[in-house]
Amino acid sequence: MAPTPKGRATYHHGDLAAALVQTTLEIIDEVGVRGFSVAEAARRTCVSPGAPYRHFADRDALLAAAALEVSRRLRAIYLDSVADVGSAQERLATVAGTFVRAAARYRGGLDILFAPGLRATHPELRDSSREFVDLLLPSAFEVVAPGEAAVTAVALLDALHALARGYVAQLLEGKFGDPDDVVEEVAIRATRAARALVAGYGVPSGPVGEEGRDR
Amino acid sequence: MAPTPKGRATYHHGDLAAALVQTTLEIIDEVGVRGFSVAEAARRTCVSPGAPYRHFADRDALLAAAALEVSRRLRAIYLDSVADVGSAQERLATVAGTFVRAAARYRGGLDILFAPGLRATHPELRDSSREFVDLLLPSAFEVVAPGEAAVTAVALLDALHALARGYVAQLLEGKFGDPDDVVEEVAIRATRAARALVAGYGVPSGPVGEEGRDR
DNA sequence: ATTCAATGTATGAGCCTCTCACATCACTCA
DNA sequence: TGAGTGATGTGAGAGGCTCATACATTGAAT
Repeated sequence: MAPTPKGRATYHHGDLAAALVQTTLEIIDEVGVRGFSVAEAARRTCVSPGAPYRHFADRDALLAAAALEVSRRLRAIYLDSVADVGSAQERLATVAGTFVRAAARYRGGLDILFAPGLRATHPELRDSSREFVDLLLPSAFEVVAPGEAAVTAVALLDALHALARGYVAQLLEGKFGDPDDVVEEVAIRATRAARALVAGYGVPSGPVGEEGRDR
Repeated sequence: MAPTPKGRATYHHGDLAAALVQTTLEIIDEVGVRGFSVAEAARRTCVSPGAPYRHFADRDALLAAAALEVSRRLRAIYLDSVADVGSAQERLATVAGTFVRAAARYRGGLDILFAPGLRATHPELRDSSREFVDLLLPSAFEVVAPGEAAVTAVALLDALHALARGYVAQLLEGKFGDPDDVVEEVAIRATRAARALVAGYGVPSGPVGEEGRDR
């Protein structure tokens, strides 16, 4: 009964919760969500199999925390990508492409962010998506016809969200070939589709200016 | 010693494979993919825990078979829903709404049909989606600008697919509230978004005729 | 009738999740 | 300064699951 922590200097880890989240993301990148196990995460963090349960109620809670971290990183990427985009139309269209490119980089990360079971049971994941909506809403209002109610702007964002997620899903499951090879092409296609969507929600009579379809 | 099959008349089941697929769908409807286990499926089918492995290589293979069954049922629904839709534009837009409504009915079924891990490893699932593409391609060709290459028609279908899947994901994870309560509304919104998408891909100069946005 | 391939059973190894009693340590407050 | 205390980690283990292997049963073909 000499619980000498091996592979570590101190008995206490310091910040096990954060370390576990990080390790979880690494594991998922390697073997996917299905291959992930709390036991393996504990092993890699040089901690006993029971330790993670001090910080996370169950396997799903750890996965949700990791997903939240992914969401945080995504927002940083998003803010970066739209920094110098002038028109609201193009800003909305750009997000779709950015999202696809981010998906290629974070792969497994998005797998958990969008895992059906997780999102249904962990509301904080949906809340994190809602923050994106807040960031984009002003652009959506600019685009939508002046007479239309606010709901239309929100509906447009939902549609864009749906579109982007759908593309990401298809990309990650390899529908278009090896994800790494086709990211850029898919991103461009997503952007174009988003442009079409945005154009469809804006009034043709308004001072839109951009043609809204090809390239 | 005495392998007397209990709960069954004969030692052999008759059509265990099909029964397992059916049971799998039921279990998933009740407790979701995450709650599903081969052992439970065997139990409900009154068969030993090892029996399923005579018919399916592993857990995922059984899930994939169940997903394929879902895909088959979906196609039936689809064919039904577009039977009396006249214009190609509306046919394409209708599919999106149909898909959303079907999602509400088959819930868990769609969870496996679109489970990231499964689709990545079981190509037959992607093939089954491709059949839908074949069914819709003619309509897509009608809609797309005459000068555009065939790729554009395919791209439009990919975009529609992405859009519909994205809406379904959001619906099933409860983003809009209890799925049962909001199906119809979401279906309408998906249809509208699809209409916008279709309009964006078609030439404004063509003999399209339909306005392509609000209701 | 006999044999064979297919299908089901029994058993078990190995892994995982999650729990519980106990060990250890950082921190607070007298 | 020096207990006391709560948070964090350990070890052991119960219960469940996946999947492999050896054996039993049975319908069909020879």
